[in-house]
Amino acid sequence: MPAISLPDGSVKEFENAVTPYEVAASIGAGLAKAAMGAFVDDGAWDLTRPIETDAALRLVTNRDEEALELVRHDCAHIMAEAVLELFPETQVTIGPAIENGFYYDFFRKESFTPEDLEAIEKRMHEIVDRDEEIIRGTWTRDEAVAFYKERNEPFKVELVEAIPQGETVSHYTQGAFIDLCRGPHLPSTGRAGHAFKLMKVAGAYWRGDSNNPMLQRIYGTAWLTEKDLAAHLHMLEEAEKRDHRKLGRALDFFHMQEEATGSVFWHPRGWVLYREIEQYMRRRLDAAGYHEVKTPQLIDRSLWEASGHWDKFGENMFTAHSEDDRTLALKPMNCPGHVQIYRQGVKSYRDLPMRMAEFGSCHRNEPSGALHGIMRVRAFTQDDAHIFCTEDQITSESVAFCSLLQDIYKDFGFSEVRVKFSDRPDVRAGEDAVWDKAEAALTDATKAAGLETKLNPGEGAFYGPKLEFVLTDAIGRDWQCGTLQVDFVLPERLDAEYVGEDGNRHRPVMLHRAILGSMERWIGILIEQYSGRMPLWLSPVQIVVAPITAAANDYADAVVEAAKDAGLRVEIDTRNEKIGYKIREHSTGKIPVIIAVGEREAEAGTVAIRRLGSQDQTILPLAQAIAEIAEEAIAPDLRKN
RNA sequence: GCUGCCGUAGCUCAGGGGUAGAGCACUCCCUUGGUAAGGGAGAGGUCGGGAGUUCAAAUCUCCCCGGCAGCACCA
Repeated sequence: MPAISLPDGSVKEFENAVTPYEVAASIGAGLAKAAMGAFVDDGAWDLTRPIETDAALRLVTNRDEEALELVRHDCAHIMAEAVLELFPETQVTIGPAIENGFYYDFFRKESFTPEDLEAIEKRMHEIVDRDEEIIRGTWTRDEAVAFYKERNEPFKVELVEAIPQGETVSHYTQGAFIDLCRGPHLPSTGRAGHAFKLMKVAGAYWRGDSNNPMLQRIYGTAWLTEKDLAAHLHMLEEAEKRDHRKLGRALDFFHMQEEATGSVFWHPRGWVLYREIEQYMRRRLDAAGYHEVKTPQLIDRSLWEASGHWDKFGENMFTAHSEDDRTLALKPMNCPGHVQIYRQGVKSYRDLPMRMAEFGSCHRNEPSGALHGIMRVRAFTQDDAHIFCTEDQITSESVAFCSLLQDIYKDFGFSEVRVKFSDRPDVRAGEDAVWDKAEAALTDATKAAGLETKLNPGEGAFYGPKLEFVLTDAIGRDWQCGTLQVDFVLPERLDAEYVGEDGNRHRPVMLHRAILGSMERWIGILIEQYSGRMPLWLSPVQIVVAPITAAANDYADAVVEAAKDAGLRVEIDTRNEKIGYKIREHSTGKIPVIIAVGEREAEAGTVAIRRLGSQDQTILPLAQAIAEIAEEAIAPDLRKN
C-alpha cells in the first residue's frame, strides 16, 4: 500500500502499485494530460511505470525542462526505429539526448545521403502519428547478451557485456523496435510531437575511440513546440552571420590560403585590432609585475627531449635541419625557453615569485581536421607567462592570476566565463601529496577569486591540475582560452632551482598561465561575440568622415585632422557617391562612428554624427564631438586610472 | 588523422560531355546628391592541381591539395 508524497507536502495513499500517470489522474484530468514523465525519489521514472513502495513523486509536465530531455531522447529512439524500417541492415548503437536535440549512432556500410535523411525524417513523423505505445521491460544481463547475440548485434553485445553479471537491465519497445535503454521514456511516440528536424550526418568513432570503427551519427534538433523549433533554426541562421571566418573576410581583417594552411595573413585592419589587444595586455602584465621576454623560434631537439615534449608531442612538432646535422624544432610552446632564462645565474628565494611573460609565437602541426578558421591554427601567438614561485606562493599567485583574468575578460565584454577544473589524471607524474597540495591551492584560488568551477575529472595535465577558462562561439561551440596550470615536473626535468632561506637548493614551482590563450583564437571569439561591431577602443577604423558634396571636402579634411590629433583612427570617404550610399557602405563595414559633413556643417563648424546601429544623427560642434569620441575610445584599463 | 559533403570571376552562387553565366564589388563616363544601394558603359575566369576515359572534359573516373560539418586530437 504505497504512500506517495507530492512536492506540495501532501501524501496520497494507494491500495496497490500505482503509476505516476494514475497519481496525476487522481489529482486532475488536466494534470494527467500534461504529464510527460516523473521523478520518483529523485530518480527519473516513466509515467507508466508502477511505483510499488512509499515514495516521493514529482511529475514532469510539458512546462518542465526535463520534459524536453524526454522528448529528445524519444526522438532518438523514433529515429532509430525509422532507420531500421527503411534500412533494415543497419545496426543501432547508442542514441542520447543532447543540448538542443539528440543523435543516434548507426553502423551501416553505405553512407546515409541527404535524401536518406529526408526519408528518415518523414518516417519519424509517421511513427509519431502512429502513436505507438512505449513499453518498459527488463532483462537479466545474460538475457540481454543472448538477445543481441542472436540478432548479431556486436555493438549492443559489447554494451551489455560491460554491465556487471546479475544486474537487471531495462529495455523499451515501441512498435517492432526494441532498444536497450536506461530510460525513462514518454508513454507513447505520439507524445514526442513533431517539433524536430534532422540536421546532419557525420562520422563518430564507436565509444569515442579513434581505434574503433567509425559509425554514422545522425544529429537532430527537437523542441516542445514548433515555435521553439522555428526559433532555434532562426537563431542558427543568425549565428552563421557572426562567423568570424565570414566577418574576417568581409571586414578585411585577415585571410588564409592553401600555401600556408592553418596560418593567418593579417591585413592592416586586423593587425590594428591585434596590436590594440597586445598593447592592452602588455600594459596589464606590466602593471601586474610580469617581465616580458622573447625566446628563440628554433631550438635543438635535445631541449624538447629533456622537457618531455619530444616524446609526447614530437609528431606534432615542425622541425628544421641545420648544416651541422642537428634537428631543430620550431617551438610549440614557450615553457622550456623560459626555464632557460630562469636558469641564467643563481636564483634566490628573494627573486620569487618571478613572473616571465612572452607573446610567444608557437607552431604546432595540428591534425588537419582540427583546423578551424583562426580559432584553431598551426601558427599562433600565446599570451603566455610562467610564474616561478615557492610552494607557499602557489595560492596567492593563483588568486592574483584569477582576478587579473576576470578583470581582463570584463574589459573585453565577457562577464560570463565558464571554468573547468581538471584534476589528476590516472597516468601522472609527482607524488600524491604534491597533487593534494596543488589541487588544494587551485581550489583555494578559484574560491578566493569568486569563480565557480565545473569538475573535469582526470583531465589535468600529466604534470599538474589545471583550470580552463572556456568561452563559447556564435553557434555554441566551446573554446578554451585562459588556463592556469600548476607544474612540479618541468622544473625538475629542466633543473630549475633557487637558494632558499636555509641556504639549500630547492625546486621552484612553475605556474603556466595564459589569459587570452592565443591571440588568434581570442580575436576570433571577439569577432563572433560582437558580430564584428567592435567596441570603439578596439575598432580598427573608429571614424569615417563622409563629405556630402565635394564642396565640403576641405572641411572634411579639417575634421580628419582634428580626429587624428585626438589620437583617433579615422578615414575619409571623398568618393563621388551619395551620402546614403556612403552611410550604407560604412554601416555594413561596421564602422562605429560616421561623421557626415556638408556645407551646413562647414559653415557652422559642426559635425553630424551617426552611430553604428542607430538611425539618428547628433549635431555637435567639431571640438566637442571629437573630445567626446576620444574620451569614449580610451582603453578600459587606462580609463580606470 | 577518420567519415561525409564541397571547390566555377575579388565575394555570394547558378550551370553542366561541344563558344563560360548572374548579382554585388572593380574601372571609366554622366550625376554634386543631406543619412542603408542614382544612371550608363567596360574589364575580369586554364571552372583547386595532376593523371585518365573520350573526336571533344569545367562537366565522367582516379589520385593529390584545400575548405565545411561532426568525431578523434589540443603541451
